[in-house]
Amino acid sequence: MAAPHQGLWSKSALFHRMKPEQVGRVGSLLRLRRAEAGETLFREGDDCTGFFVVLEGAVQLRRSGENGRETVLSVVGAGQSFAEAAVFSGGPFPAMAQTLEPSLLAHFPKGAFLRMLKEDPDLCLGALESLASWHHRLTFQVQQLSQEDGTGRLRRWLGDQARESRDGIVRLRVPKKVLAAQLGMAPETLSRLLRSLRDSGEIREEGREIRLR
Amino acid sequence: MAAPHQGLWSKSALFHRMKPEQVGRVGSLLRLRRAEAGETLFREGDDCTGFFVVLEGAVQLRRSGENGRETVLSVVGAGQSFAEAAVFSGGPFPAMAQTLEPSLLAHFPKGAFLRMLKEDPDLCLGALESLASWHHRLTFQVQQLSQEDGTGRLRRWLGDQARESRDGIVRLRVPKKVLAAQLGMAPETLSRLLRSLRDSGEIREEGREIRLR
DNA sequence: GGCCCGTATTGATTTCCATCAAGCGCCCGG
DNA sequence: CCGGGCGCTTGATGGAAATCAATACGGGCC
Repeated sequence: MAAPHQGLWSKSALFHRMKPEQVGRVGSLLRLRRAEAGETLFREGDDCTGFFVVLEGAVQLRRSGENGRETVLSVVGAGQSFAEAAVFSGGPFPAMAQTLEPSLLAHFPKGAFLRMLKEDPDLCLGALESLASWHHRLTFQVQQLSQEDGTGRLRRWLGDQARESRDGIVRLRVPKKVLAAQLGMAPETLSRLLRSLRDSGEIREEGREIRLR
Repeated sequence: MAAPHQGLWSKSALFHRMKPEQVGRVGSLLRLRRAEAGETLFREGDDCTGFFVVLEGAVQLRRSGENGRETVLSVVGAGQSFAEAAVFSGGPFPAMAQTLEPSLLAHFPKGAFLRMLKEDPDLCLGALESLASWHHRLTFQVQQLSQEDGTGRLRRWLGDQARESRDGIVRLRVPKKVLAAQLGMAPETLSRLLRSLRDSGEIREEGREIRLR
């Protein structure tokens, strides 16, 4: 089978250490899936069918508590994988995944992937690295939620984004309500915090772009 | 080499799938370490020397922000492992570890363990499972912190503990200030929340034991 | 263009929680 | 036996953010 978009998924943490020949074998497992904005890939509690790598677009991982409120655990973009943990834990998906934009995804089916994993220690190490990186992000998020206030979390998020975009301009890829959920606050609060940063001159908003100094 | 306490560490998520012969080989890597209460095993930023399994006692994993405040990421007890993620990520320890009680630990040195990992797919799968379980716990914690208030978090913690102890009685193994930090609140708040649960008859405190209904 | 619906903002109010401050019980060491 | 430190509790206060409610904005669609 041809391996379209291989350049993209093969650079994700899971695969980036692998030799071309191994990449080829893994690539034969993958199935491409195109999804429009707002499409649900799987729900909390669904049987785990495998994991995904985002090739284009963005996906939102959400979990809802019994009170009905929802938390955005993460927004994953191009080159990142998600739901690996569900594959290795053996349980069902622990959260729901929904596209935020029209997206292109690589889906690696669970059974075949696990079988290949047993044969290929490099692949294993890649998977471990990928999970370890999730671990990093999550512990960081826990720390932030419990010891930084809303302004602090927003500031840090802006800083991180700006550093990634490399030109000091943050482009909002998601509705603000989603960002609010991701930062663990109500949408109204986000609105107010942005306003106060604007008033103090820390940022400058232009449509869906935020310029900071 | 003899393998003291093998019964204990070999049941942790990392190793529980392994065959006796494999357990034996891994066991030859391990070094036992005894620590008294309050001893620091490693600090945030230290070079990662390997990971640990708690055989007896309890260990607290903390991280401090630049503001000096500290978050307790987790309290790990007998049979649980910690710092695996640091081993696989290749970076330094991302948090500090300190014993809460006199403890006995099994330490698996990083280099040797990684080498063995490459040879042994089962061990790999165990490691993946272990990380996936951390992933679970952490996402759960994130969700809780962002959508449940203090009372909710305390109630859930009590419920979880009671379910584990199997007799509806929760025995506090750590100072209340540590528990507070773990739940992401000030010690004073924990005190007040416990009081209000006591007043409403939900719980009954007797020294370091809490009985709930 | 005008309508409509979902998103975003702003305001008023309330709730929750951190903080500051003081007092209490307890254990350990002198 | 007494003093001091530490852990825990309680009170008072301020501030941050959730909630409720109303309105403004904006983009798609007819």
